[in-house]
Amino acid sequence: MARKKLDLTYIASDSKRNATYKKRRNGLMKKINEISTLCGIEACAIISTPYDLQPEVWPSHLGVQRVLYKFSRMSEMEKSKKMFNQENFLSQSIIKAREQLRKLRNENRKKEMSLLMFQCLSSENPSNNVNMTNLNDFSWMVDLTLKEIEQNMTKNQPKEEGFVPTNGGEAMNNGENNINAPLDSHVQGIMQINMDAMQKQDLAMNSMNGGGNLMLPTRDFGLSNGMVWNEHYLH
Amino acid sequence: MARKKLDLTYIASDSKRNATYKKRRNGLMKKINEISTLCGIEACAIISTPYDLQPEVWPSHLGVQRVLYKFSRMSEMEKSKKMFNQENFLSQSIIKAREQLRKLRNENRKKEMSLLMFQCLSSENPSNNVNMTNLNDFSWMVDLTLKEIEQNMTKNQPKEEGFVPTNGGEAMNNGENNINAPLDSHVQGIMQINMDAMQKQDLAMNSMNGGGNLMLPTRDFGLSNGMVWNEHYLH
DNA sequence: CAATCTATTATTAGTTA
DNA sequence: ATAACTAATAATAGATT
Repeated sequence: MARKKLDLTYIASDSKRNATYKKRRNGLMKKINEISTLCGIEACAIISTPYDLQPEVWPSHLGVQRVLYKFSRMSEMEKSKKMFNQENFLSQSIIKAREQLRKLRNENRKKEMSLLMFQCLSSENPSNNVNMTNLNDFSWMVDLTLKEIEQNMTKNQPKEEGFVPTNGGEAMNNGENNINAPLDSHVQGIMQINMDAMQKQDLAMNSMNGGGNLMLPTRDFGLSNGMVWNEHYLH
Repeated sequence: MARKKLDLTYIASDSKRNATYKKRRNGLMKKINEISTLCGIEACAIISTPYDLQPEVWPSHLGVQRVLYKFSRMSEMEKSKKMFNQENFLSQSIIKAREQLRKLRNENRKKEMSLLMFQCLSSENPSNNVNMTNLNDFSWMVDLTLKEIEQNMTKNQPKEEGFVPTNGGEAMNNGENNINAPLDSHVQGIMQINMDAMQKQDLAMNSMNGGGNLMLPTRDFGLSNGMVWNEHYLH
């Protein structure tokens, strides 16, 4: 956006492309922070370079996972909708697979979270917690777990919506299967907590360095490292 | 970025916040497109408003899933690395949980993919494939599966990497725990069937309109008609 | 509320150190 | 290659329609 009028094509030169990448990545991350604060929403970005399997994520790794959790719920929802509309076209085995998938995913998520908690708690050296960049992520996990426990204790008769699972309804009883339900208090609580926490943090950080372009310590994805799976990139 | 010097705080007014949100979202999406083209990388963004469970994603839903796939692999890798470094600090139960997690996640991914394939193939009405926005995404899945199948056929002695599980090696023996392990025959079967059909479709579609970046009829995430799911945003 | 239209700030390509 | 600088383009807040 300077000097020349920017031709929007792939930059052939390695060094130039790399420089542009870093500059623009910074700009992008800043923009994401800005839209989050200004509009009170959660946003994340993931950039994957061909030089490394590991994409660069923003905000923290866990911040992305938090947004991703919602994304995965969206996938579920759209799958359900589609599934419902096309019921006639789908074989029984697909329906079964879907239920299984949902069940597994649910278990998965729980296991991931408790594992992550374990890892964080069991690491003596703070530098091992490179991904724990944001304490809010941690509190989010804790909150979520607490809410789940609460929910579990107070909910005796979850109302049923949607289709009836064929595996005896086990998946339905935990309340995760009900996709079209209004925001349950569980999720609502999480969101509210996050918003408050994020705004606080934002405030704190803004006052720390004038609201500028602050960068967390992050690995550099430049030319120097990576090259794992796509070594023909540009060579 | 105009008139006033931009105070980076939450915009209280509903209408102003909404306007800002849309403008900046457009800017963000443009930036993401630009960095992708200029630097030859894949990038995605997810924005989730508190008003709806469903976040807004960019580029297509599946484009995000593709980037996410790498992200999930990153999680695997970092967890493994961390686990290895901290072995002394970790209890046996955590190690077991990790293995279980990996197993479930692996199954999960396979099921998700074949389910997605099924859904795509079984929908008669193209408008039901709202998420199939980009055929490139589709072919990516196909490529990925093909590679896995090839790998499975040529690899007879998968080398073992990482640590040895402590639960008697059961998880390792079924091949689920080894990230590089071949797919099991069950899933292979499903996938192979789907692949054939998909390749046919791919071919047909490519010949239909020049093999370029062809778009299926799709929901537009842009300003003019998007917002399908969050029309009550800010109201 | 949605589009247009500026004036102004923000971003950044190219350059230099 | 990393950082700072700067001129030039790009994004956009606020106003208008």
